[in-house]
Amino acid sequence: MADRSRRRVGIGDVAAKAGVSHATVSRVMNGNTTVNASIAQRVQAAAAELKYKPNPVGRSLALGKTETIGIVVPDLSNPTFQSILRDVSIAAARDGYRVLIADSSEVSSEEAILASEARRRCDGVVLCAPRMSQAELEELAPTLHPLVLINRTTEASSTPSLVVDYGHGIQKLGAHLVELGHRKIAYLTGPERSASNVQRLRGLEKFVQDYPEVELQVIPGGNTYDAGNEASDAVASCGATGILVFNDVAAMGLLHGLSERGIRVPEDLSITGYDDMPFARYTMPGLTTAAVPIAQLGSLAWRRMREHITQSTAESPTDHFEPHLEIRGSTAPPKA
Amino acid sequence: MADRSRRRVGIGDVAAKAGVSHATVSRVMNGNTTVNASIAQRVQAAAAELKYKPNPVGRSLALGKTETIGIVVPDLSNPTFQSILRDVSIAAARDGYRVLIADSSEVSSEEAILASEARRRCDGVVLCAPRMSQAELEELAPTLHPLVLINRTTEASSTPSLVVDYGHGIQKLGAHLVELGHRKIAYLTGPERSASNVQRLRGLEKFVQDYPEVELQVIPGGNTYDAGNEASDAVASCGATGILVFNDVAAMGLLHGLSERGIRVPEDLSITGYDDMPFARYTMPGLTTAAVPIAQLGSLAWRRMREHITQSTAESPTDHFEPHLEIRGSTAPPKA
DNA sequence: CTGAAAGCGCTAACAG
DNA sequence: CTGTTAGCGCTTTCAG
Repeated sequence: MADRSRRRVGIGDVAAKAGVSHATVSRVMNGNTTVNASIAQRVQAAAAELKYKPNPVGRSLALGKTETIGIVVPDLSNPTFQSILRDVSIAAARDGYRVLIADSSEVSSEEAILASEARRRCDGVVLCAPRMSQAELEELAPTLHPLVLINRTTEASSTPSLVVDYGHGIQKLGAHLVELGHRKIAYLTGPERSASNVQRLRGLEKFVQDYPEVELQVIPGGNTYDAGNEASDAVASCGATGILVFNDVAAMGLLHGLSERGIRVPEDLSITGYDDMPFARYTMPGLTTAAVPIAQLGSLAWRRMREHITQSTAESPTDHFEPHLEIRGSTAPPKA
Repeated sequence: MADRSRRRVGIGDVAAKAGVSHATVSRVMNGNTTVNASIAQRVQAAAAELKYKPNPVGRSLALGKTETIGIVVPDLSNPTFQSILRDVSIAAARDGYRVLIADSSEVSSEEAILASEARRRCDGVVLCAPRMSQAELEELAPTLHPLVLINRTTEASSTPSLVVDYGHGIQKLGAHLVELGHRKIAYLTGPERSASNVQRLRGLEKFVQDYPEVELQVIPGGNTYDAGNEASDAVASCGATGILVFNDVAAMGLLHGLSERGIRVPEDLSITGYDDMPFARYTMPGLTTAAVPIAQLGSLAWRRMREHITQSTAESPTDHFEPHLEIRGSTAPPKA
């Protein structure tokens, strides 16, 4: 029943056609040079004619490797993870590896399951900013090897980690405001329990130590446009001249809200964002922000993964990524 | 050498521990009810104790299926494809399937290779807006079965397709401007050779037939913020009162450029975008645009794929997706 | 240098 | 109901 074209050609078919054994075909397909040139050619010809390609599943079973890595992210609609996924994917592709994705939809209890599942069908897994507790992570990590962690670290030093230094980035933004002459500064927070919000707060503690002349206040906010927008009144009345906002999206909401209230940026108030999203440069005014070098992050994640796949003796450093300032129109000296 | 913990537990280990054969363990793991309850329990216990999970590669080889689908996209940094990827991925995950990604980096000659490669390790592939010629597509499609096409169709009707009706969307935007009272309208084009630009132009042909009173002109543009921005002068001096822009990003660039020239939107000029990107609602003013129902697209793509994986007799309809108007502040009646 | 045979880990007929 | 056996498609010793 039309199964003719459906049956896929296997190594046996080309072996038969070339009049050699399975083994020889296998050797030729793998570039084993110990095969007699004329035989090799005959095999190549047969393979080409039958359009034979080795079945990856059979290969994987025999070799014990799949040339595939898994990547589990908390939310594929988050631009940061999209970007990491993309960069890991193209870096891996350059080495002939494919990427299997798993989205935990921000439910932390799914992470371990997805990661383990992924690990069984892949040669390694990249765990992106897992939400699980440190204890769970410590327990899970060894079972996932080779594993590359992004934005988390483990005690057991066998796992390479790539972490973005969010705290340092916000210190730089604060310092930028100070240099412009600001002394009264406010931080509009992100989600309270968010790890990256906590890192920013830690960075700010350091910041006020470095600049004792600064008066810093903290205003509750969020990570959404609406959260920024709704904080407009609180921000407008807080007395600060420079506002560090959790991220670009919230900063845009704030920008919008301030503009509706007739407060001019940067003349009346300086605003900074965080992340340098694609549209941060296109707000009016353009948003001063801290850019995370995500492209490097993805390709380095793959590099670390490859090191651990190929040589299990590989080093397991923690790589730090330093956000850098992107100064645009939303910051200026305070009104005299 | 430390291989102790590395050796993964196989079906044999649990068979030994439970004092039964491989086959019985397999039956239990697959929920085969013909197994004696007490034996089944013994096996479950042994499996649990050893933390045994069936090896997916072995399973795949035996069953001839991988519970994985491939998706090949032209560019993973394009928000549209990110969104499709995400939605396909979560829909597939609900049925226990995983997604393997391949990014052709917009080089059309890679598409066939990546798709074929993906098809060999997966149970099916979703080909997203392939850039290859129609002839190539017609030749490739049958070899990829089960295949789901997005934004392309094939003659051979065995391939399910999902296409977004870009032409119809721009007709709706045009009609909206006409209803507001605009008669002189301009279309700021996208990339000249882009298929979706061509579809918009076709839609506009129909549009001017439907509204003979409209004077439509076409201005060369692009799909980037800068392209929109650079078209500001051409747009300002073209005499039209309503501008249909290729997409939201270019529309934002145009918005910015017009604002710098003191041209007010929508008082002096009405502007529409296309795509309804996340930030389209947050420009000042909010951008009237056409929204493509992408979430439905991704999950329907998976549904079609599943139908073809499970029953090869499945229907292969072409599903059409109709963009809908998202009316915001950037459009208004023209100046009297 | 090549072929025969064993096995990767699992499922599924087929007997018992 | 359970165990034995034969593969799935490939790689890789091991003889020859």
